[in-house]
Amino acid sequence: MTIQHALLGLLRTQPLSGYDMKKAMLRSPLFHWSGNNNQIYRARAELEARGLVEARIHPGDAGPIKKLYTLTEGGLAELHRLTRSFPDAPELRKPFLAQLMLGDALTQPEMEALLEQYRGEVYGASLLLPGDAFAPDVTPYEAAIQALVIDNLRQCYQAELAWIERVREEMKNVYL
Amino acid sequence: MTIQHALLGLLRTQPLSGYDMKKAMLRSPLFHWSGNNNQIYRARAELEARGLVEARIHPGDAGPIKKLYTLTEGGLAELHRLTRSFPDAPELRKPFLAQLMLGDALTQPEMEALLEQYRGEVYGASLLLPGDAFAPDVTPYEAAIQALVIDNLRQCYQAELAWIERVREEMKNVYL
DNA sequence: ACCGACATGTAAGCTGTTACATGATTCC
DNA sequence: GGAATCATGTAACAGCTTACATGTCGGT
Repeated sequence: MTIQHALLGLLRTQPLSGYDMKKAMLRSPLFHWSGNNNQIYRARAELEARGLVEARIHPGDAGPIKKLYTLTEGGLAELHRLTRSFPDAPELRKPFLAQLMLGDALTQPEMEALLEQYRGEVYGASLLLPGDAFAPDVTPYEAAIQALVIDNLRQCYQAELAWIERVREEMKNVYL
Repeated sequence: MTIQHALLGLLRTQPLSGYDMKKAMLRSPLFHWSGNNNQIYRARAELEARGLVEARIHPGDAGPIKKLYTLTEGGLAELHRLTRSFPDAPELRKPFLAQLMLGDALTQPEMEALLEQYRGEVYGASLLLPGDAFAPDVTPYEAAIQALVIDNLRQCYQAELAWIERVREEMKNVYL
């Protein structure tokens, strides 16, 4: 899954401008890319050079000059191929685990404070997930996939919050 | 959590050579860094420049020339500070979710094949986790932390495998 | 008139990866 | 003698981030 793959995927359902792609990257928890201009514009340029996307300029419309990109035949074929390509393993980056594991021993109040801060971080992240029916006019297939994907992420955050409670409980025994 | 933070943490309990650090990075699921030389040697050099670690060369011993690094007073203080610093939110990179969500519609056999491949990837990753008591001579505090951290990761993989089964079930209804 | 959102792009620098280069020791 | 592991380092490149630079449009 490269950023180019992600951009092709975004263009599958509707044409987008570079700015739209940037917003989608920033909003969606599905993408780990920062959504900064440089990266998106370079990836977009390369897709264009490979003939996978095409720009249609809309100068006549009200609003600033805007380039709307659409998939070409080649782009659709490439997306088809990528959709069926070998799936990447999930990558779980949990720096807090390393922080606990590699650090020196915390006192009970210090541990309490850290856990509470972490709970806040995780809870905050969970709130950024889109609610259930976030796209109305989709096929049953797409609706099912969307529900399952959101569910996957929601469960991850739920499990993390439950783990924090478990740490609180377990550490009580350690601190006497 | 930077790579420098991680290296300080690794040196808390025992002195290590650069090669040891590299192996630790490669083995442990706690670190998302690749463990390549360039990165570790640069980070190590900077820690040395900041006076947080010290090298003691062991040329007399049998074996190739080896630099063993230890934490200085400053290094210990920095680790103490980092251990209590604001925890980073977990970062969940699950490219497979994007692959499903952004791709075109899969037939049932295609979906089956992808899920089976993904299950293999996830299961493989789960096998790399260390078993329970992987460090014998530790304090009750350290033992508790280690158990909780491993448990966190194990649960993540377990939940992912359960989710895959759920996708299989749910998609049955979609495919009729 | 100003501010925030929309919109496109570039420059500089930092981080990370792959590959290269060298050499010692241990085991077969 | 050859291969695997231990051990340290460098070079070239790819990827990512922060900041800069420019301009439009709509609302207050």
